[in-house]
Amino acid sequence: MPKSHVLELPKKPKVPERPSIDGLAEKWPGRWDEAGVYRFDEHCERSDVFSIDTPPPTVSGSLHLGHIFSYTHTDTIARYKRMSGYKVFYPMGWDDNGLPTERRVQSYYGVTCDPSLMPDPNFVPPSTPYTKTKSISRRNFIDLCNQLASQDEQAFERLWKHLGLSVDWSRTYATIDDRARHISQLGFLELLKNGHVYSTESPTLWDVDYQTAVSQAELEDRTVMGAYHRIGFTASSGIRIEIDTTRPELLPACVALVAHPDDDRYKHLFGTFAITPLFGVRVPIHPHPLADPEKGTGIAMVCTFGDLTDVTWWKELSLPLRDIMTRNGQLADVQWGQSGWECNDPEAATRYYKELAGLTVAKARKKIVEHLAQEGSLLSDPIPITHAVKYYEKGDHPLEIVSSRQWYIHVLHLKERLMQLAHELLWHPPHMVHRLEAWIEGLNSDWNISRQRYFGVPFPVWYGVSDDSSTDYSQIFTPEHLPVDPSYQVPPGFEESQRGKPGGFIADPDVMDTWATSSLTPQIAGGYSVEPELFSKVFPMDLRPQSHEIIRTWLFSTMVRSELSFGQLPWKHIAISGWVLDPDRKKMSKTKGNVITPLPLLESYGPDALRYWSASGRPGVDTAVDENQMKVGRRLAIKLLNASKFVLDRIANSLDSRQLANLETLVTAPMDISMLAYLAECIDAATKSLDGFDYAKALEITEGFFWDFCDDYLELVKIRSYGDGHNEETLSALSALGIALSSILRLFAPFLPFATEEAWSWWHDGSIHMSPWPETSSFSALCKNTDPKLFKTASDLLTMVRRHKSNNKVSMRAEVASIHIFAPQSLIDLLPKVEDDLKAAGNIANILTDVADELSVEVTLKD
RNA sequence: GGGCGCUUAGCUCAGUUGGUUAGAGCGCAGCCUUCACACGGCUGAGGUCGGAGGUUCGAGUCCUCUAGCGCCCA
Repeated sequence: MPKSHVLELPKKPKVPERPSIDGLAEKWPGRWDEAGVYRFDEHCERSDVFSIDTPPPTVSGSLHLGHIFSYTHTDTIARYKRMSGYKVFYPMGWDDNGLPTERRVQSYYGVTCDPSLMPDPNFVPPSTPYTKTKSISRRNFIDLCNQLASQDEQAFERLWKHLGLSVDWSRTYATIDDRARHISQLGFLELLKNGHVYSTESPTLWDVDYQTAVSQAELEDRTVMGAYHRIGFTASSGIRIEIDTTRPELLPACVALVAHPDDDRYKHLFGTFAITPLFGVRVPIHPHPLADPEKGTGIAMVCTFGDLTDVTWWKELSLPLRDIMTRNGQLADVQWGQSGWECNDPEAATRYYKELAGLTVAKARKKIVEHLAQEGSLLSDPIPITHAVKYYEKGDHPLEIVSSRQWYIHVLHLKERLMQLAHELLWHPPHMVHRLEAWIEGLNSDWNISRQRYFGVPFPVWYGVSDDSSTDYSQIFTPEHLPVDPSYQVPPGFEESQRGKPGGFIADPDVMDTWATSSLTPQIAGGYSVEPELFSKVFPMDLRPQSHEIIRTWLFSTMVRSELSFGQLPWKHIAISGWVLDPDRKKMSKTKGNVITPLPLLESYGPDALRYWSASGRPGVDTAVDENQMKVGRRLAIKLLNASKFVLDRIANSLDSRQLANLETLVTAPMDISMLAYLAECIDAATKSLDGFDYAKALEITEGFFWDFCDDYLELVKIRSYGDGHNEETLSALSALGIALSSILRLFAPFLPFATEEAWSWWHDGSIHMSPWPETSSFSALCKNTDPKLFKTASDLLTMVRRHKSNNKVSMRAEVASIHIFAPQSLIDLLPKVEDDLKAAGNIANILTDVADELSVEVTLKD
């Protein structure tokens, strides 16, 4: 535990005539900045640090309420830890690297990137988008990405500051900036050096629109319409073999047939051959356990490649490759009869195929079905089915599988270790670990980190060029200085003139998967390799907050990188936030048009109100937008100012600075002590909740106390507090009020940073956010000999009197001639200690008592 | 199909290791313009805890089955 702050002594309160929460959002952020309230001070021990690895938001998307929600959760914890004495390391990053920014630049300016163009040094982006898409060089394109991202980042920063996030803005980073590229490239080179990455030419999931490889983590299954086409093959014995396929257009890429090893229908065919229709290719028939006897006719054609099962069959059965899919999703031109494209009748095959080459998948399918029907090999009308098809999560067309050279990080052999690490992490809430378990269990491929895009971190490598001008991937050159862009820079010992020439070099044309960079946020934020001193203070991070849908991507990939680089977890705690749902509890999405933007809500309710709503969403629980809750939050913030005003006005009138510095010694009345005992309970409970990252419960506890404090305690001691500073009873009340207010403001500070800072400033010079978290030791001694039931009893009695007045439709100030209390002896014994306050609060002249089993009160109003 | 979570007042949610008449806020109704607060306050009426069965002296709280919703993964 770090050493706590010292509580600043209060000064003589100065309270505005009419406190208001309006304007606080404009007033405080600048002052916090100037005073450096949230600045991380690295001159300390590691044990004094609480470091937070916040996943940087994607800035090209629009701001939405989900940002407010989840980042507020983190902020409450950061503020609590700061007040507890920790040096809080809480930087913010922007995830501008990658495809979303590219897409935004393309539509914002009407440009597209053509890496074959030379950079135009005089290029100026248009003020309105080009009506006809303009091709620009990679360098110019990247410049635009950087410019636009930077604009978006400023908008985000304004929103965060408006919301009052206690981020150290001096440490902001972006996943595409020099530092991130440096660390990302260094990370790759270290993996290369240690044998954790490999590059290979292999079948890869490919998005034909974005023209890039896609990794397992970016996949999603979509249920779509398809159709089984029954096609007749001819076995070597001459009999017909019927197969069902949803991808008839891949028939020219058919390289085998497979059936389940135990399938009696096909057992006799294993080891023999079949001839494909139209193209006359002789393909082997193999047994394989992945062939599903229940699916279609039970025998499947293997094509290179229709889906991932094809890839498995191709690898395990050592089948040849017939690659017909181009990277833009059209059927490639092939030479029937040539090596690799052997067939019975090249002329016929060529005739059929000629009409398919250059067509998209959908058109080719239609065309080949026509051919099959004409030729008599289509054995029935297509049978419509719905089935799951793999899509890139951002894509519009089913993924194809093409063969290409890609870099992979070895992860499959890490499964067991990762599972162990998953359980070492402290999850809040704990059940979220299952998401990660399921993902690790289901891992079926190494992590492909190559992306055929532009706005990303380039692979920091060049390859040798052989004498025949082909690329020699076994010859890898690495840079001396980082970051590097190998497309514009040359490897050590080479000159630009040698680029692409035999004996020279050629750059890896790809950029890394964005996850390959964003999986390094602890290293980037903490300054791995560039600020070693800082890194040693903050890594591994104490807390990783994030939402549940990125457990399999962000959380997972960050764990992998930390394990590969440091052999340990990147964080200690993981706190999961739920989603924000629309008021009808539906997931918000742009397509549904139910996205709620935060700015108008921030304007009308104020940041404290939005934070209040956010903080009442429990950890990990999806929460519906609820403007009522925001109104409640706004009311709470106002109430806080008003209650503060009451207490501080009284104190300002009656206490001198010496008394103000020694409030604890002035509390003598049993009622006041009882209230403080109740406060102590709440402080302990709220502290315990926050230690378990349950900000929502801490808020609820604090709020409960505050309402009891206002409704009952304040009313009970109000009259007594009007006395002067020479009266012991008055001093006791004022002191207890002061102690309670100081605690209440600090308990609320993580949730309502604006209202609490405002009220705090009326009687303190320093920021409440640098003041110590309330602890009970200063007044626990006082509370030792009190009956905690005292305050509760007085509250209950006061409620009963109010009820009577309410039922009789008279004012709460209406005079009461007498009340007659029937109660157990134990309760009656307490009465003398609360009698005077009760009389004053209820405007009661006389109190009579009698012993009874059950508590009841007879109230007699004065006529 | 597998996994996880949820199902408690009209609405949004709390209910700790099973223990006395099930809690809060909002909404609603009634009342009160009291010198912190009308961007207010007080008071009150509303649930038997998705359904069925079981364990137990006792279950919203544990077990089994079941229905519905949501998410994740196939």
